[in-house]
Amino acid sequence: MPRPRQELLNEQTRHEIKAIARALMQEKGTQGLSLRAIAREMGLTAPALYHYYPSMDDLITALIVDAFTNHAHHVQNCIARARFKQLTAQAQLFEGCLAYREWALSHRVDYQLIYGNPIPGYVAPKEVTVPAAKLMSETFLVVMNEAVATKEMHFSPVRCHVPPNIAEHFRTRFLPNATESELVVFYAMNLMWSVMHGLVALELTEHTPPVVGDAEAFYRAQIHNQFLFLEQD
Amino acid sequence: MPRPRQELLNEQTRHEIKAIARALMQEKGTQGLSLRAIAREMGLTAPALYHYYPSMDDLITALIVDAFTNHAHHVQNCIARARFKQLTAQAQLFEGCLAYREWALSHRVDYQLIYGNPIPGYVAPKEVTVPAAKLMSETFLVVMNEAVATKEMHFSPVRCHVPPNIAEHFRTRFLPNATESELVVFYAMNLMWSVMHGLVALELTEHTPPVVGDAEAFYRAQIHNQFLFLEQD
DNA sequence: TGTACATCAGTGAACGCGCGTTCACTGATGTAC
DNA sequence: TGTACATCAGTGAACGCGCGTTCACTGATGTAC
Repeated sequence: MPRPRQELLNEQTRHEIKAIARALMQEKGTQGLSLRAIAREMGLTAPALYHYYPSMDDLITALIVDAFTNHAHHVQNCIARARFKQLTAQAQLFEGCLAYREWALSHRVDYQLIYGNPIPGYVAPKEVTVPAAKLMSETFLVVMNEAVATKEMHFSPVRCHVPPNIAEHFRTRFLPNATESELVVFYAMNLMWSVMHGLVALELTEHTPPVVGDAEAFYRAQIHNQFLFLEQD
Repeated sequence: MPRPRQELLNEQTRHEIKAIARALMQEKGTQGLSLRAIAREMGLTAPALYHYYPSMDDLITALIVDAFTNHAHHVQNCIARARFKQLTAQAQLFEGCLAYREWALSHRVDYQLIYGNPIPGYVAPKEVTVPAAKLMSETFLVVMNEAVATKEMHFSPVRCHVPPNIAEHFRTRFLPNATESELVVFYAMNLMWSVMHGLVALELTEHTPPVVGDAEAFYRAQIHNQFLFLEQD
C-alpha cells in the first residue's frame, strides 16, 4: 500500500514548507513571503513547491487557516486547564483572555496574518477561512453561555445593552431562536474580543509598550475591569 | 528672489508625490508603494523623485508623519466644533472618539500605515515619528484634564485603578510631578485609545462588520459604555 | 536690449536584484511480473 | 531472484515582470552683466 505512505510524506513536506514560510515571514513581514525564498531555505528549486501547493495563494490560505486554528486551540487548552483546576467560570474566561494575548505575542506574524493588513494581491477563499476564524468566537461563547446558564456569571443587560439593529442582525444571521440572554452574551463576547484585539494590536505594533511600560499588567487590568463592567448593573 | 519661489514649487511637487503615493497604497496596500509606480503615475522617470526625497524611506516617513498629524487634527477640529456648540465635556470627548473612527475609515491605508503591520525594510526615525504620534494622546488629554479640573468629568480611581508599576512608569517617563488624578486621566486615555483601536482595526479588516452588521452602532455603543464605566465608582 | 552663464528638474541607460509560474526533462524509487 | 516498467519529486532554463538606486547627461529657465 504505497499511497497512504506517499500522502504522509507529502503531508510532512507541506508541514515543513509552512514552518519555513512562517520563519521567513518573521524576518521579512507578511509580504516578504516568497516561494523562491522558501525553496532556497529548503535546498530546493521553486518549481518543486508546486507539487505541494498549486500556487502561492493556496499556501497563504493554508497558513491563515493554521493560524486561526492554532490560536483557538491554544485558548481552548488554557480554558480546559483552568476548568480542570476547578477555577470559577469568570477565572476560566480570564485565563482564556490571557491565552489570547500569549499566543499573539509568541506568534506575532501569524497574528498579523489573520488580523493585520490584508496581503495586496491575495483574496481569501471565505468558505475555508471563515469557519477557521469562527473557532475563536465559539470557544469563548461556550464558556460564557455555560457560565450564564449555571448562574456563575451574569452579563448586565443594562450595561451590555444591545443596540436594536445589531440585535436584529444577530437574530437573522446567527441566532434565529436566541433568548435575550444569549443575545447579550453574543454581544458581550464581541465587545471582549474588540478590547482584546485593541490591546494586543497596539502592543504588537509597539505603540503601548513605551507608554505604559508593562504591557501585560495593562492588559490584565483592562480585561479585569471589562469583566466587572460587563457583569455589574 | 528666486529661492523662496523654487522652494514653494518643490513643496508643491512633494505634496503631489505624497498624494499619488497615498492613492497607490489604496490600491496595492502599504507595501505596494513604489517610487517607479509613483513616477509612472506622474509622467516622470523614477530618478526624478530623488530631487524631492533622498530615498524611498524618507517618503514613507513623510507619509507617516502626515497621517499622524492629519488624524490628530481631524479629531482636534471635531472637538473644537463640539466645544463651540457648547456641548458638555463628555459629549466633546465622545465627538472626538467618533472623529477618530471617521478618519480611520476615510483614510484606511493611512491608518494601516501608522497602526498596522510594520513595513519590512523600513525603520522609522523615532525623533520624527514619535512627536507626530503623540499629537493624538495630547489632543485627548487636554479635553479630559480640563473636564476633570472643572469637575465636568470624573474618572473613578476604583474602576480606573492604575497598576502600581504602570503608575511608576508614568511618573518617571511622562508625568514627574503628576497628581493622582492626572495619572488616572492619563491611564484612562490609554484605555480609551486601546478600545478605539480595537474596534476600528477589526472594522477595517472586515472582521466585525459581517458579525455585528452595523459597525458604527457597535462603536458608538462600546465607546458610550466605556465612558460610563470609566466614570462610575 | 542682448549675450554669457549658472542653476537644477528631469532623462535614459545601466547595475544587480528578486519575483511567480510554465515547461519539458531526469533519475531515483519501488512495484509487478 | 531478476528484469521491465510506472510513478512522481525535483530540476534547470526560460518567460516577462518589477524594483531602488547611481550616474553622467541635457536643456529649459531665468539671472547678471
